[in-house]
Amino acid sequence: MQSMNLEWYRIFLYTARSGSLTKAAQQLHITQPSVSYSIKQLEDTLGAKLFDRLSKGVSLTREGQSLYDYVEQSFAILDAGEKRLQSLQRLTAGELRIGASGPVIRHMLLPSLDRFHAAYPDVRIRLTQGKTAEISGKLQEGSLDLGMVHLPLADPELAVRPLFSIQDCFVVGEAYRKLAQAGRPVAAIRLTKLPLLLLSPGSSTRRFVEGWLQTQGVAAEADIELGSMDMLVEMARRGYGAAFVTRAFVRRELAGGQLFELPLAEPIPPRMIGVASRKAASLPLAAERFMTMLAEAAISE
Amino acid sequence: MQSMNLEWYRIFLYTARSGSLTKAAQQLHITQPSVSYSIKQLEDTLGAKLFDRLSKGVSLTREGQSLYDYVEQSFAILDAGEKRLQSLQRLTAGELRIGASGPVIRHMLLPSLDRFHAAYPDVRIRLTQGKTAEISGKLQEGSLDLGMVHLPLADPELAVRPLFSIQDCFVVGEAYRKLAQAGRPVAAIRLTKLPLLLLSPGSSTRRFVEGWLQTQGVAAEADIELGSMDMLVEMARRGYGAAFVTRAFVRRELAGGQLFELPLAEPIPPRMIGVASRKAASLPLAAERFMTMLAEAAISE
DNA sequence: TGCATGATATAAATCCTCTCTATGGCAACA
DNA sequence: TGTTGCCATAGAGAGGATTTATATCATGCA
Repeated sequence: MQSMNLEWYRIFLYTARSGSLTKAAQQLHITQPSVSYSIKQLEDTLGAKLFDRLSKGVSLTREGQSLYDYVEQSFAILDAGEKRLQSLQRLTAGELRIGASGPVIRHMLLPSLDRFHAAYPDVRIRLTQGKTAEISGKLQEGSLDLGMVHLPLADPELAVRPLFSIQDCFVVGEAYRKLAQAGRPVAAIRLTKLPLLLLSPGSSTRRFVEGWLQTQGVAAEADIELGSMDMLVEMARRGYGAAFVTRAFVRRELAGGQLFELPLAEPIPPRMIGVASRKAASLPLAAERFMTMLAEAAISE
Repeated sequence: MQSMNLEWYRIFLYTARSGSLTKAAQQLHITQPSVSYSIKQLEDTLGAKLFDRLSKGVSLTREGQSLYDYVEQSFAILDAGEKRLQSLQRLTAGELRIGASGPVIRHMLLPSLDRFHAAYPDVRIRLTQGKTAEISGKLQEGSLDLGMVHLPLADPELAVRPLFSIQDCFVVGEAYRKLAQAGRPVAAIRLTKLPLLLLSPGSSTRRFVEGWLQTQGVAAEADIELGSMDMLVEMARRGYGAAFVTRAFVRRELAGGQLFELPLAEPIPPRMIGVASRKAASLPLAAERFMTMLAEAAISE
């Protein structure tokens, strides 16, 4: 008599509550002798008499009462744990920790995030803004579930799924309108004659444009460096030069005639935005579900 | 997949702690496939993936982590409960609730209680003084484990075990010395010529002496009524009359010549003191043990 | 008393679940 | 590419829990 079977405690609990082996058996959907047997096992294992057998049911001994207080608490906590788990499963609890860069948040994340939040309002959303490098760092250390990053991302610890294709371009304001609407494509070398408005060094967009210019045999030199695309656009509009931005980001301004895209002799290759997560850990259900939503949004685009 | 086996949680706990099925298996003295099987059962039953299987062991998923916090607490409480129970079993915890009347406490309870307390200093002793009627009431309502009472006790709910035999007597002080030492036994009728010092009405000793006097054809009439035997003895010593007391209670005074026992024509029948407990509930271990000690003391007397 | 009732205990057979052994698969590492 | 260290799977087997049937005991009632 030494190996413990925790099921005995459940039977003990039901028996103590109902004060009857027979009733406990009914509630547990087993037979009365089975309950009798289990209680006996438990008593023998613990070396203590837990119930007094009366003519009309059973009642806890003092020792049994002492044990009962603990067992009841213990099971209450276990039940709470299972409830909590079910909540997480049904997405009526939990959190979604996601990171992305500013422009990506506004143009690619928000639409899906709105849908997700509407569908699962009880899931807490933690949104972090940052550059691709920062995002991937937080993914690795496990403080983010998902991150939207610029591809390619060479990190063996992260799994990446491509989602959206984005197209970059150079835009200018009224001041350089003629250049944009001359009808002739602008060669890369001629771009350098213009003041260039670029994102600050360190961003993957900056690295991308520098790389592209280099393949065109041109050394990039930024005249104005800004941290956010919003600001770039604003400066371009005011005629400070040509800003390198995502086309989708300035769609309204292009349509409204406040900005003009420079036609290029050599097209800028499209870039991909993807969603990354840590390979090692499986995704929390909330993140899993959100990724599905993102993928749906990407397809329908 | 629906019936729950709580053993799975234990295995879950060990696995989560060690981060390895293999290590958990070693600690639990079972094989690795057995752990693998149990975890799978638990996951299927809960409908949630609890561990990520890595190349180097396993690690909790977010859901698993959430569950773990609860399971750990739950088991800690259960362990505490088992520890507490073992303490009660070893009498390194618990309490002994006992009741008796004043004289009984001093002369019959204390010697055994001293031994008990020396043997089990961690058992809290709750001692209640009261008349037999009060004691038996508290026994029935369950607020006492044991009660030392005067026999016979006619209560179907209480189990009684006779222990000590006591002998009552009438004692007088110096003032009535001649009566005590005249060599002639004193008849009951002559007792009433003396001032009688009796315990207050309501005590079983008072009932007993009244009953005895009545069998002798004498109407008892107390000249002095006091609540405690100590006081009776004191008054008798000062010559106020004849006090009805337990002989063992005045052994020292009789030996020292401060009190004198009246020889009676008709002997007072001995009374029995017993220990009573509720029939329905079994005794707590502490009470059980103490009763053994009481019985030993009674035999060796 | 004697009988019916309602509770737990016991016995023996059965069934099922868990455990084991053996083996496969997979990733990391040298 | 072989080796090592993990976990998963398959199949067989054992042992314990469950069931059915029955005993036992206390209680209440005629």
